[in-house]
Amino acid sequence: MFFGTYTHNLDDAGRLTIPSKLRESVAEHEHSPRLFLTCGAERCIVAYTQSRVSDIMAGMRDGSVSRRQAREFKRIFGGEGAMEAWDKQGRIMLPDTLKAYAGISREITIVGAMDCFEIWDTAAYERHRKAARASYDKVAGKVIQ
Amino acid sequence: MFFGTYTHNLDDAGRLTIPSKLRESVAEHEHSPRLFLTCGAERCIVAYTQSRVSDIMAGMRDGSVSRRQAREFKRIFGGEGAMEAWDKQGRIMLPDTLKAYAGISREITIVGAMDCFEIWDTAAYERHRKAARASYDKVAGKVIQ
DNA sequence: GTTATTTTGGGGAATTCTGGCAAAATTTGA
DNA sequence: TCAAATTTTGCCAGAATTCCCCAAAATAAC
Repeated sequence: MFFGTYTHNLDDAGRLTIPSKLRESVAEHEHSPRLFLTCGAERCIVAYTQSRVSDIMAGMRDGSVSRRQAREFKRIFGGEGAMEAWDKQGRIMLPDTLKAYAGISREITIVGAMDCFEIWDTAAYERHRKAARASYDKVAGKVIQ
Repeated sequence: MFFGTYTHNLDDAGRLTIPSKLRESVAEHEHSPRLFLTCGAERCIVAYTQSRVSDIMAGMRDGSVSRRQAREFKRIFGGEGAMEAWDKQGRIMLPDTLKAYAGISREITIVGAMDCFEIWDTAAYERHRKAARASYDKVAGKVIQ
């Protein structure tokens, strides 16, 4: 599980240090720790563990989407995505396409969201968060009895 | 189950000693005792056990909230949150974002609230309690036959 | 084949985090 | 009421993290 919000900077080569706590969370459950990065729903980059990706692929076969839809999904999910291992200093390269999609330049906010974590441009996340925070209590009321 | 009200102070590194009775309550049911801290409804920090968090996550899949709402919920719940184990002296770190949200500086009031406990700024809790006490009897009349 | 340019790896400083000792305070029991 | 046990807290030192910078290696361009 992934928790917490972290602000980091890209170095001048465009690398991002993954927060050590998130690396630990991945390493806890994965034999050879890797991250799958792809495009997220609200203009951010999502990072999944390998096993989460397997689950997503398996879940697609439950009949909720057509074969055609599944093919299209896999093209974007896989095509825009990248499976990356971090180096000895805990850094990964963010693919340029994903950086452009998420509007990332240098200042990054990393958000733990339970089953995945998200990589945002800091300014974009602050705007988003302000709006999302307003409706949080209402949703929380439904989810937490 | 969590009961009682306790007043503690943060140390200069921002750590809080969890009252020993509450630690016992967690340890009673959890194999490796940890607390999940996140933002509560009335400007306080809530602490849940791991198993309570699992239940909340599972409950989210019952269709009462949309996928979009679920994502936004996980961003705030997880992103503002932290899963912490206490150290040998029974202390945990309170994330800065949560301290700011709850208006916490140094003096803390910890309130056992059955399925969770809450961490308040002492002054804020005293104000809140005074107001909430007034409506207690009315609600209690409905709840307790 | 040589020169630019990009990619990869790592050293080391500043800062933050973590762990533990021991004093103070509180609770418990006699 | 007093002593013993437990809990809380202030303080300090060692460890870890991140980030900036530079060097080596690989790749591309001329």
